[in-house]
Amino acid sequence: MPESARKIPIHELTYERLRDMVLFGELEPGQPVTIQGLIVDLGAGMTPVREAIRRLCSQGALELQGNRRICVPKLTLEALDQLAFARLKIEPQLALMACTRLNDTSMISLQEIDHRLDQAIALDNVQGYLMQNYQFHFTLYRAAAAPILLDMAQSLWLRFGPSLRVVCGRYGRGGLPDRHHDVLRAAREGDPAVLAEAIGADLLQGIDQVRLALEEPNA
Amino acid sequence: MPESARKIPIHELTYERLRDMVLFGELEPGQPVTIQGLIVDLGAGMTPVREAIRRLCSQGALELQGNRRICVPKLTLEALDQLAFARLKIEPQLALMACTRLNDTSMISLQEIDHRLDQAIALDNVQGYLMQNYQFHFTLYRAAAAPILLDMAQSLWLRFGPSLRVVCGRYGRGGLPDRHHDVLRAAREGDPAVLAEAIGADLLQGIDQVRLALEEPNA
DNA sequence: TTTTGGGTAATTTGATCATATTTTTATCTA
DNA sequence: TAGATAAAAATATGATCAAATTACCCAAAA
Repeated sequence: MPESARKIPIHELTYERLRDMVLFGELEPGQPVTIQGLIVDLGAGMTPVREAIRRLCSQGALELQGNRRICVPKLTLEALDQLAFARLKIEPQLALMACTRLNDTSMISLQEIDHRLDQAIALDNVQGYLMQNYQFHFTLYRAAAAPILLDMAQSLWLRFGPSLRVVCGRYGRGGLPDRHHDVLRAAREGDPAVLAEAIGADLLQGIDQVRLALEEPNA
Repeated sequence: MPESARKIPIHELTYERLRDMVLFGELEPGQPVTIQGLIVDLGAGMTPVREAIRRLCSQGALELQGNRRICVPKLTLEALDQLAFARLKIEPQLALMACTRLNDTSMISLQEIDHRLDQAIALDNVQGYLMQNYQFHFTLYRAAAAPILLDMAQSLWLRFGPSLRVVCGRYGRGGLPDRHHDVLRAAREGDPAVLAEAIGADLLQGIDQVRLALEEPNA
């Protein structure tokens, strides 16, 4: 048993498990989340599960329904507008700050992630696409060394995740231009403003896809 | 015993108590926060206290120090820059959205709060000033009916609160122009852009005060 | 007879606490 | 200074209580 893993408390592991379930679309919007259920599913005790849920609620990843019940929030058009506004302010700024700090190691990481992302698209692997897309953005954002803005971006993605999964599953994502290559090019050339612009364009593409889905009557 | 209060769970009350302690400067930056201590101080059980702490940690109001110890984070200059950026993007937008939704009731509330705020300043009541200042901003922001942006603003204030208290206590806040009157005037006239601008100016004033204090050597 | 409505019982789920275990910090001795 | 020991604090479990939902039954109306 590895020395490092032994130190991480269960409530932390439980949080990460549950967060990834929200982030990568294992939980659908509107789906109820029960403490008892998670105790069984994740094999954890009551306290760690409760703490993980509290953290995710305060990040907007889960929602308290007044009746003490918890569910994955459904994205409304109003919520989407707020998310779009905030993401387009915060995430390009993270990219801008990251630009001058990107070293060879992180550039290679980004390219590897982008490669795996293309593979996932080719194989129609929605889960893989979501995971690599997340890694791509946050590997870039982490380079900005701006933990507060990073936290905000994390919370925004948690609110966005479940709906993105539904959209991808419904429409696939063929025929759309790949903005990540623009992002990589700007990163290589080291132009912060262009990089920020490219990230903004990428975000907008995803946001518009979700908006399209939400505006349909058969939601 | 009132019927309504009976339903609020202890972990929620504990969260609100602790949040206000952070928000209104009862806890100093760097001050350690222990679970056992809060159990004694707040007279609550262990589980509610732990849940409240987890929530506040994920909002940036408290900080885990790796050693499983928790403290009120100290604001660094880098953190302040991130906070300044985010606040100046989010909060003027909330004001802008609120502007067209302000009704007579909320306008009266704002004026009453502003009056109490002036009283607190006149009496050199720092705690009262912080509370009324918070109420002023968030009474306005709540009118925007934008819960996601409101959550973000809440988290930003939680990160800002403890340091603002220290600054106010150290320097007082005399001689500075009162931006709230500009805010109220813009709100009365119903001009969203002007209101957003006024809020931005108010924020900047507070941010600059904190920056001044942080740049001093005797921090 | 079938369906609808109301109300009670059973079950599920959440909230809280008391307790045991583990980890970290502080103290003491060599 | 180093290592061992004691104290304090955090982590995690399970039990218990309270609240909410669901299931179910019976009666009344169509």
